[in-house]
Amino acid sequence: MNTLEEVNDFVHHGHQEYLPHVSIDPVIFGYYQQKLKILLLRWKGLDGWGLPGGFIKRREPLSQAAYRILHEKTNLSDLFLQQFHVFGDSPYRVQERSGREYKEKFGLEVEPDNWLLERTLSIGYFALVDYSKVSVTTDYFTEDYYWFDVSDIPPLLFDQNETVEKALLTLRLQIYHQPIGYNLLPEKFTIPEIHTLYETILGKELDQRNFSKKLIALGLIKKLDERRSIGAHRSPFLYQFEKEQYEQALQEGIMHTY
Amino acid sequence: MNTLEEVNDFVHHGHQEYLPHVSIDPVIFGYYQQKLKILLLRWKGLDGWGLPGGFIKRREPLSQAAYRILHEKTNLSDLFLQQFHVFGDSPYRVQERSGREYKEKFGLEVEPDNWLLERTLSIGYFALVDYSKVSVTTDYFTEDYYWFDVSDIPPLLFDQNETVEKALLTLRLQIYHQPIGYNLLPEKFTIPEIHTLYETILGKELDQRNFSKKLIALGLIKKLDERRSIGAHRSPFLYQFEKEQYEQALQEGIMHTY
DNA sequence: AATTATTCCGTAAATTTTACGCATTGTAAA
DNA sequence: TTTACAATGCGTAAAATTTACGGAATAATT
Repeated sequence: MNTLEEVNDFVHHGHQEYLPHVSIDPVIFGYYQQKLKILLLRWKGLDGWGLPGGFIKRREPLSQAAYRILHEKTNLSDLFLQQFHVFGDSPYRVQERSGREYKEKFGLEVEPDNWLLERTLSIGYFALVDYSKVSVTTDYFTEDYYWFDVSDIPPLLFDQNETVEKALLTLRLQIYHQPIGYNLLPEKFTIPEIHTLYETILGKELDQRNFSKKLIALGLIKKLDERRSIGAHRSPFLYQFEKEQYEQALQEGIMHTY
Repeated sequence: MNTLEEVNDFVHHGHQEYLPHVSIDPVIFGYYQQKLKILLLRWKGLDGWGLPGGFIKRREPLSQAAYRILHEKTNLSDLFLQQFHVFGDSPYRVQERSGREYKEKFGLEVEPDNWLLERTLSIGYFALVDYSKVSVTTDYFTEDYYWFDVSDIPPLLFDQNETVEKALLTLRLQIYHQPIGYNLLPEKFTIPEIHTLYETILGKELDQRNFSKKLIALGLIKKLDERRSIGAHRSPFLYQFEKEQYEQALQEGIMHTY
């Protein structure tokens, strides 16, 4: 959706292709320089940051819609994606951003009963992606994008701050029962790297010795015969996820602390 | 909705009052005679059992809609209610039950583009209720109701068997992190009662001595000075939930096994 | 060659979970 | 009335897991 013509078609006829009243709003987590980041888009004219959301096509399975939207924005196909909550306790959140803005910012005439101005429930997804592999695609509505540190999220459009908070909470709870990291780290990683990742996500210190002991005992990672040459000091060994064990743990869950 | 006139109005004008494309489908758990039960309704004419679902009013917060629907069906106001998943991977599930049936069973003419025949996402909720306090309200669409044992659920309409399975799975996972029982048991209960409840939900045996030790150690229940006179044998003491501790555990979660 | 920062192996203490033994109590059967 | 039985309820010991931490080894820097 890059030309004004396409946008105009979307605004006035989008409800024929997409299901109205429901949007998908993904919180995309990436990990970079030992910080947990979230991808946000700046909406043109709205003077605000928001999640890279989208709509469900009328004959498209829900989970497929979520993957499509993620793929459109990040050009990634290998990612962890999970639904976590439906937000719909503020029925008026979209109307408030009235049709006036469409006219002022885009010069578009929008009827008061336009589908985009109606009440919309928001299905929250969270995604874990390899930061280095993401190439963000922007469109007509999108002015800019930026990876924000989770500890430094700006005020977001509508009630999306709540969405981000709940996504983070869900991620932190989930890390106790499911392995996390496959989609946040490069294929080969060092113990200090995955250790810092977990500390970052959980926001607390974890004893490195016990942590690696645990991961190896669970059979989730295996040591390789290579080392990573970091700038100074001793080269740490590289590790890799045991794909099978990892998948199994994703399915069955694990019961433990780190 | 008890008269044909009301039903006719709902079918033809319901989309003015309710949000189309989204339904709320609650899985209502009750506990009776040491069995975990689910409340299902038999839909008139459709020859099938289904969840007691409903729609969201256009200006009604989502969570309020869920409470309203539960209240309408069970006449309960004190219950545990939680959203757990949105189902929408079978886009055609409603269309299949075409408008023909409305005509055959109810004598209603339904246009092919009627809102009730369009694709509908289903927001799954699960509720825990005190079986003995429920009085089921049926309406024009509802022929019968029955509390089914969870181990004996019949084939349900649409893909609601998946909904029930996921609800049960969620309940079983959740019981490890949150106290459960306040809404499933009477106010005062015995150790054997709550013990059997947990065994029933988890579907496995739990050492009674360690189980009660745990609950008391967590400060979740307190012993009363009364006993319950069961038919035979020694009268067991009654216990009660510590409301404050219980609420706190609901908020913060507990990390343990039983 | 000495210094320093970091990796990484191992062990001991503390805590938690699990497994049961058995006295107690109240009803039912003999 | 006595005996038998079934279920409650308390306590303790063994097993397993988690937590804490000492210190050797390594590799770049000075």
